[in-house]
Amino acid sequence: MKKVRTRFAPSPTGFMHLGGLRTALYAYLYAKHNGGDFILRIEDTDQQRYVEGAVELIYSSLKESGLYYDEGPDVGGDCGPYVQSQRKEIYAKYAKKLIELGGAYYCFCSKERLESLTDENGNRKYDKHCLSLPKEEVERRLAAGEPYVIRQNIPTEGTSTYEDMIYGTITVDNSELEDNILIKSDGMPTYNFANVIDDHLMGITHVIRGTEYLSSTPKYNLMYDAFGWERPVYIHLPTIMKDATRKLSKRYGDANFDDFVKKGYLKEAIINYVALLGWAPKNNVEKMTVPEMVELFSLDGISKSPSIFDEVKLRWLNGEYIRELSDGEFYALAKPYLESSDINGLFDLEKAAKLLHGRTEVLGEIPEKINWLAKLTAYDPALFFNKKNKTDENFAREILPKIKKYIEEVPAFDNDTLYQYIGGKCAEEGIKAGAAFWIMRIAITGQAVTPGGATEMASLLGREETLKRLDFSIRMLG
RNA sequence: GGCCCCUUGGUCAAGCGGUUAAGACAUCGCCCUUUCACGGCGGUAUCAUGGGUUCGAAUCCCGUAGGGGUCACCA
Repeated sequence: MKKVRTRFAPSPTGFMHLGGLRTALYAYLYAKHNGGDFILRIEDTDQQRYVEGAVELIYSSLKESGLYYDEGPDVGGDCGPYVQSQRKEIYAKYAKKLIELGGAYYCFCSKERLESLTDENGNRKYDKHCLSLPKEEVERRLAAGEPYVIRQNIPTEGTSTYEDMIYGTITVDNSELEDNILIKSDGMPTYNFANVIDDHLMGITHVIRGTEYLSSTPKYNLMYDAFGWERPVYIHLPTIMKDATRKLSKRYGDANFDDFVKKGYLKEAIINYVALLGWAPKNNVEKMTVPEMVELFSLDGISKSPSIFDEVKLRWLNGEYIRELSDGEFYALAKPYLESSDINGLFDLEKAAKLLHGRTEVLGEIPEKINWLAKLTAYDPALFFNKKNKTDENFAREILPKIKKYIEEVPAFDNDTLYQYIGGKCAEEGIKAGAAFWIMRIAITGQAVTPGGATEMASLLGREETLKRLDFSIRMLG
């Protein structure tokens, strides 16, 4: 049995899109599950679309996601170069060979002539005009340095069929296929040609890519056949959607790996969530590491229909990963966000992180979760009302001076001491502890929802600030 | 428009001719609780549609509708 080799072949046109990341993931998982190799190839034959820095971003995104490739531009390998722009001569050589085999031909048609072929629907199909050029004329025009392209010669009749591992048998009429350009006038190959040559030369056994290639694959097979090469196994993947009718794409907002990292999603959570879009493991477990996915991956868990990207579920999964962290790990990750919040310089950030740990789903939301804590301003006294603890504004007015006294007296200001001390005092005086804590929490925060209980908030604020806020609330209630 | 493909709750999805049609997110309710969250328990909600085939169809076939992809010197 031949060793499985898969590849991820992105164009360096910008950020790492989540759709691309998933394609890379599945290619990686398939290879590794079968003990094979995963290869990275950069498809940069369109210099117009090339974006500076995009290649480095591809390297880093892949590695940060845990997708380590066995061969690639920056890691080497026996089938290089792994960058298409460096393989120009190779394509030229095979293009010439394909012409000799009758699978391709030179074309000198002008842009104007091509445009004149457009039909009423705005579609156009090349009419094989240059296929019938006499050999001598071709030679002469080539020698004269006339610009040319090389086109694939596709039969006008019959059908082409292949088996896709996900979609089953795909059959297309050859008449639906166009004589696409294989080599552009600048000498660079198009995807249509380069992917076939490279996949063969690099020994790719399983081609894993998006469904946009489902119906053009027969064209590639025609080339494999013409060269006498073995066709690879095809695995086409459904699209990831933004909603029922729109594809998840740059046009519709941040669908890039980097954007989500910046928003405060953990890399593990992103890759985990993306894996679940279009694939379900046999055991139905949802939270998985990449090595666990390698173990569980199988093609029959891949669905045929597009799936909608749901950030709400990503949030949940991210929360799961965050809760799994130790307080120390969480603090390290949360620190930059805490430092950019309004409490920076006012309170102990590590203490704040501890409170936030179990209540944070996305790191980027940390500032908005605690900014209000920086300063206590007038709030609605109705917040003192709590049905269960039977508290209200009047009760607050009555009990707040007592709480203030406890705060002044308490021997230490850590959460445990505060909790024990105030709880004990309440018991002595016959006050329900829950009620006292509710009042105290509102009085020192002015918020209905806080990232911790009364004593937790107090210990974060410190004695001095707690007393100041208690005074503020007492004054406010009059 | 031609061609190719797809269609199970709001979303991700199990299912592979006989199931009370899993599970997860979301949502709702209850419990726990010094708030919120976490956690626990429970509820609502799905086979696009019309015909077949079959003793029996979410599962197989055909049509219809809806959706996606593709028709470049982009990949």
